[in-house]
Amino acid sequence: MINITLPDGSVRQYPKGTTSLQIAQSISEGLARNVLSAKVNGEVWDATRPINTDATLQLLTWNDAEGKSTMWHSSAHLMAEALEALYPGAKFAIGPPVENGFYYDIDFGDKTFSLDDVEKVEAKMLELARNNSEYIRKDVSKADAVKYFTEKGDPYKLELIEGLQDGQITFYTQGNFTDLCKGPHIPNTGFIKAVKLLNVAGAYWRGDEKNKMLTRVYGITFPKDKELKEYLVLLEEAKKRDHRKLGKELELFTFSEKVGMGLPLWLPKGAALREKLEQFMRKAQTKAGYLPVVTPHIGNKELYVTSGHYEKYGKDSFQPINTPAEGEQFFLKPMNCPHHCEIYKSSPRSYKDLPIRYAEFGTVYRYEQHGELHGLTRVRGFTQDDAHLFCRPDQVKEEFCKVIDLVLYVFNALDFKDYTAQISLRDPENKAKYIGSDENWGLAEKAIIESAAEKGLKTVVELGEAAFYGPKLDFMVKDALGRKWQLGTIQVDYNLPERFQLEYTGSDNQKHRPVMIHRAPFGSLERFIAVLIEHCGGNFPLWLTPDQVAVLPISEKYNDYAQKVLSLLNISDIRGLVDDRNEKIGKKIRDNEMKKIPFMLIVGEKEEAEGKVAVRQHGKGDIGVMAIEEFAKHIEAIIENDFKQKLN
RNA sequence: GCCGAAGUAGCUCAGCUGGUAGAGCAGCUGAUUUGUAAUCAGCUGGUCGGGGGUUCGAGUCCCUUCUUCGGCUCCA
Repeated sequence: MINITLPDGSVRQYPKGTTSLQIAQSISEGLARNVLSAKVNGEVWDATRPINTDATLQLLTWNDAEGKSTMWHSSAHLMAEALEALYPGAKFAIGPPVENGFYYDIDFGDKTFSLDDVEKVEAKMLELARNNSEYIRKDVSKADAVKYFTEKGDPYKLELIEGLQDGQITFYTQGNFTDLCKGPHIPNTGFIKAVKLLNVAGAYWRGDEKNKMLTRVYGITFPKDKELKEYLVLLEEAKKRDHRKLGKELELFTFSEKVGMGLPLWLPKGAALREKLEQFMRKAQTKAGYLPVVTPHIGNKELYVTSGHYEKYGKDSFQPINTPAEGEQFFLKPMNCPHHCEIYKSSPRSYKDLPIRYAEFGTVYRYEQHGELHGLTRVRGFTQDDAHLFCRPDQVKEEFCKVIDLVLYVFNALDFKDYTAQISLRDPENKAKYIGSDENWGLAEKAIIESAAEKGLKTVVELGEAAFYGPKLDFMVKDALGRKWQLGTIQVDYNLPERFQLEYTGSDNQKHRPVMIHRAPFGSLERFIAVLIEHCGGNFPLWLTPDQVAVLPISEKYNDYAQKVLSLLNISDIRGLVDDRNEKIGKKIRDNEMKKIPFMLIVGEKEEAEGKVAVRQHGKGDIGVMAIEEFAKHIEAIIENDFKQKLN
């Protein structure tokens, strides 16, 4: 007998070789019907795999992330089975579960596979699923594994097997499909009741662009048709929050082929929003001791040779601008730091001056690959809320922690709760990609890890994600469709001060090298606003929104009064517009409601006579009549309260 | 840059197997002077992304190019 410890701490005894599924059955039939896999001693196993030792057991269902993951992994196999049946000769690479569903990378040979083809694959998958085929696990020797896939003619699987150790290779078979796989899988295909193949894309084999491009088919499955429908509705909702769509609808920004791809044009309302964010940041930075500086949009080639950017990105950036007479070369600035280094150098510095914090909303230009451009999140010209802190080595940690505070202040103010703090370190396998000494990298990485720990941030570590001159602490946020974007970033840099020969005179009257911290809480205004739009679905916080109120006269007779109302509100720093179109009030309400303007003030005969406004709140409707001043106070109170709540 | 898809009026979209463009909204003009999510009528507006080709004839078929979308690679 073996002892099985369940999550509630209870211990049950079963014969050796009992499966998780049988244990589930011994608890309840209903539970057994829903078990997808099980966590045995912390490892996710097939529910049908015999347990031979004492173990802790957690049964996994659709309600567990790992249960879903098992289901989706099995779904990838099912899709492969369907594809193999429909496209004989297709070769399979890898097919893992992902956050929302699964994919399989497939080599279709000469055939092209597009989204038009997915319907019949979905149908085939459902047909195969109804067979309730069991997923059967089998240990295979390396030689047998190689033999199987050699006969099948699948070079990708053979390459994968090469990297595996004999004795650790397993196959899974369901129906007519056998795959190299370590599992685990759901008991049988019958759990898969609803299938949707979402998109088809290219993906390089093993993620290397030198390799062949395979066809990646993304899909998702559900145990109930209803859940699929709900998911599709959710996707539709997310698409409505897409910043590219809302940016157009709310007249925030646009692009023009003539100006150039990836170069956003800010419309008045978008520019107003941007300006508010800039003001907010300027205020916060002034309080934190930053000094504003301004630098030009181009810089001499020598500047970037010194900084190392030329060597690293020279060929892959916008090509130089040549002067007509002197033959000098200038680059569009890809970063502000070299310019700021030169500002630091403009005057001798004493240890008493440090830290010096130079801040600039600096617009930079980077040549991004054509296929990578994406709305406002990936552009070729953007403005960073950049700053560079020059400090003594003993000040690094304190300054870094203060910057973390600032980033969190900004995120809180804008209700960005769902972020990941990512410590981006260099790839230890590929140090040639980076500049600077091991010693300096060590110091910088240590400073980041310690500061993040000191601030109690929950962090994930990503190797190979560092900047070429130093490690980073990045704040990652997801967009409406779940794509991750880097917003805020803080970087410790020992290298640029060396390259630029930055110095300060210490209390010992000797020259010392300062340490630089690069930081941008928003990251880029463009990307930040993109994510902000998607987070609030275009319903911006009252303090930020381009138009806070729309004054709607009942008829043209009250246009003058409406103007007067707006002027009075303007005095209290409330911004908005008068909708004096010759339309009925219902139409005006509808239109302004769709423009997501937070407050509508309806004014007619009664209001004019009493000097009041009838207030209608976006999404809520009529909230009553107020005096103009009362309404102004109401708005101010909301804004103040909002900040108080979020920033304590 | 790579794989796949798409590009028709300012916006959202229709246009079957090739027969010389259509709707709603927006805009303009007029009527109406309106009380909480679309007042009515009329009008304007498109070298169907650009270029080339096949054809008597191309929005529709072919080639090429640009841009956009979904991914991959990259991302200071």
